[in-house]
Amino acid sequence: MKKNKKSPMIREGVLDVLRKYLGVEEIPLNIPPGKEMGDFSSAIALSLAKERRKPPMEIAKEIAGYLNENLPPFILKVTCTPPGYLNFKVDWLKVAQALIPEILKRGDSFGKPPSLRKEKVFVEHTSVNPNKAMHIGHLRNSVLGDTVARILRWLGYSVDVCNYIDDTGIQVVDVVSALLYLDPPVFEKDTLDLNLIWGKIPSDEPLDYYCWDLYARFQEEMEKDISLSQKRERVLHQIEKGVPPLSVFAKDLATKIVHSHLDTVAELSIYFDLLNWESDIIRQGFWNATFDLLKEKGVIRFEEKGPNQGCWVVPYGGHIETEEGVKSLDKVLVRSNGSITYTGKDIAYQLWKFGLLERDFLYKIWGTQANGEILWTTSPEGEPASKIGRSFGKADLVINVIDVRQSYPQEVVSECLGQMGFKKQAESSIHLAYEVVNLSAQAARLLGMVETEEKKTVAMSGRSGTGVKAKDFIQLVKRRIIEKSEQIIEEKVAQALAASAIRYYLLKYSLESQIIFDFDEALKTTGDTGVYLEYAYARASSILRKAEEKGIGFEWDDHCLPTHITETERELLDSLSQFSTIVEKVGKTLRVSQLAEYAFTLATSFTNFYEHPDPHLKNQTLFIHLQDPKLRTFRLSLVKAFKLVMGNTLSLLGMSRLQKI
RNA sequence: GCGCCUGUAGCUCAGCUGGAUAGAGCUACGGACUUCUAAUCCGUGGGUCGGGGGUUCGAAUCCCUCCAGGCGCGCCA
Repeated sequence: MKKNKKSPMIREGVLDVLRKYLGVEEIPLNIPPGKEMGDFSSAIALSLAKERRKPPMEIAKEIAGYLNENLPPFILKVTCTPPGYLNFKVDWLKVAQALIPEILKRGDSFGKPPSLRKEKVFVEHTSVNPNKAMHIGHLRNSVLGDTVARILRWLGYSVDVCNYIDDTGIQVVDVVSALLYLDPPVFEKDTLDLNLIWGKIPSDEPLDYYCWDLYARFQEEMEKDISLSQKRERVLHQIEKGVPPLSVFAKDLATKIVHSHLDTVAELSIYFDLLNWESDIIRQGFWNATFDLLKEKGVIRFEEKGPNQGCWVVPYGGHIETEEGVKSLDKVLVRSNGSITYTGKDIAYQLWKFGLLERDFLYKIWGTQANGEILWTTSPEGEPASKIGRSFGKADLVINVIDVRQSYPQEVVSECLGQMGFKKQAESSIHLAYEVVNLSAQAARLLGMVETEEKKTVAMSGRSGTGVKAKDFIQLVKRRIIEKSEQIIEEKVAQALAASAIRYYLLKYSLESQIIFDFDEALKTTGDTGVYLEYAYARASSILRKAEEKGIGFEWDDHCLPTHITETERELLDSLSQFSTIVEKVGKTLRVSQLAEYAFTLATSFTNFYEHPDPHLKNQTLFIHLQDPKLRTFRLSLVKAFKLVMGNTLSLLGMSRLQKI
């Protein structure tokens, strides 16, 4: 029998044998009601009973008979129970014998696929309008995108992470207009020194915070004073056409705010490869090329009459009658005034991501990030990709992390690609849609919002300035962590714990679950939280540190295997053995909450093992105090194995590996 | 009106492709720190899985229907 070189995967081995024997692809596994029955089970015989026209028990016995003759790796025996379940008893000693040394040997790369993949993945996330501070809803996007990117990199894909900067949209125009026209000195002629305008910004308040209020205030002022929206219109045109000094001013403002956004997400260890500026999409002629292509392929048509008269549209669903009158389901790409809609630009941009446009951005270095990696940005003053020795786009798979409200336009983008003949790329356009973060009634009240009826939740809105700012939240969590700590902890540790707590909080919900942000819930430091994960890791580190201090060496060899594996040891081994399968699965489904869940399960199984290494004994003797050197070596090795796998899991979730808390 | 999503313990949520007795955390109550981290662990309490029908040997999971909530369906952004 050839020794299994890959990391021990108990269930996979069984599935392999079963699949071959039965010729069935999908074989679900379950957990039997009692541990004495087996470690896991399958109801496959019950499912097969009908088509094979045999009683399930008979089939089960047959399968069990075969399996017991041809035992899959790590399986001790296979039994069946009525009405036809197959129960698998795992040989945990064998698992320990194979798994522990494997983990210890491979360390950081345990469970990682051995070879790189050819496919290139383009992940876009964050993409916050550069006109105000980020709020916690934006953070959900960043954390999801960052975690997906980490997982895909781990799995061997080449991943480019990009942050799209919408610098020409109305939102930036609003803030620019507010700065120009709200409080004196007011911008009148093109000759006005813009330094006077910059001078209005208080030095003691961060720019993104100042703009947060200013933006909201501008919305109010516009309602009162109609002339403001006319002024805004003029600003918009100047910026769109790239007329200085306003276009330069707007770009400066956006650039400064982008810096604060990047600082904000860096607090959660989120970094990018490229900043993509919308202004560059237009400037480099992406749209013109796309427009020609769309016309050539007959994907869009010019409307001579009807509600969309004078527009270029994607015929998508014809017209419908609603209570509000006749509506067109067609998507407008070019307005009757000749301007391009978001979706239009998105199509051009999506084509570029796949390398389907004959055009490219110009690039230059933005700076070096805290993780040591260079961040690139598109720029009119940049150089072509060939000159910088790095290429972007040309992806095989594109993942756009955008909240669920954008599902319809995202669908249009992918549909257009398909209709243009890019079927494969249309299928490889993934909209990673997640539900929004809303404020609980309690949170809204704490933020001083006037109670509008008895609403259960309140949506965050930049427009009205309601929301919890990301940086405030991070500070709040940090302070809470310091408060809750029994001993004095370092600033750095508190920061790392806060980041882990927040990432975990935003990650553990399934994508289609709205997060109802509640301060009590979000500031928890006990139970199912990021802090728990870090604590388990730090605890394992401490044990190993202590062992080293006391000069207790432990070198793994097969002789230190105990005669039997305790219940908590078994649970831990089981969790450890599932690591790579989980990561692989999440890489496919992109349901990152399942990795978060795994992290918690793994941490729990370790904590249980730590508290009761031998649950049947009345008094637990812990690790370094064990008299039996063999058992001591075995358990310390298990602690080390946990530390390594937990460390890998934390890294994938973008969390620090704290050696000490 | 049409489409998508959600409804599971007092609260916040898991539950993958249908499988045996539906799980966590928080909260409440009761325990465990002179020993490598008690931000931990153990125990107790708590659920007609929104309602109803159907498919199936078997349904929280699939289908239909109703109810409740969220979102989308702009030449807005």
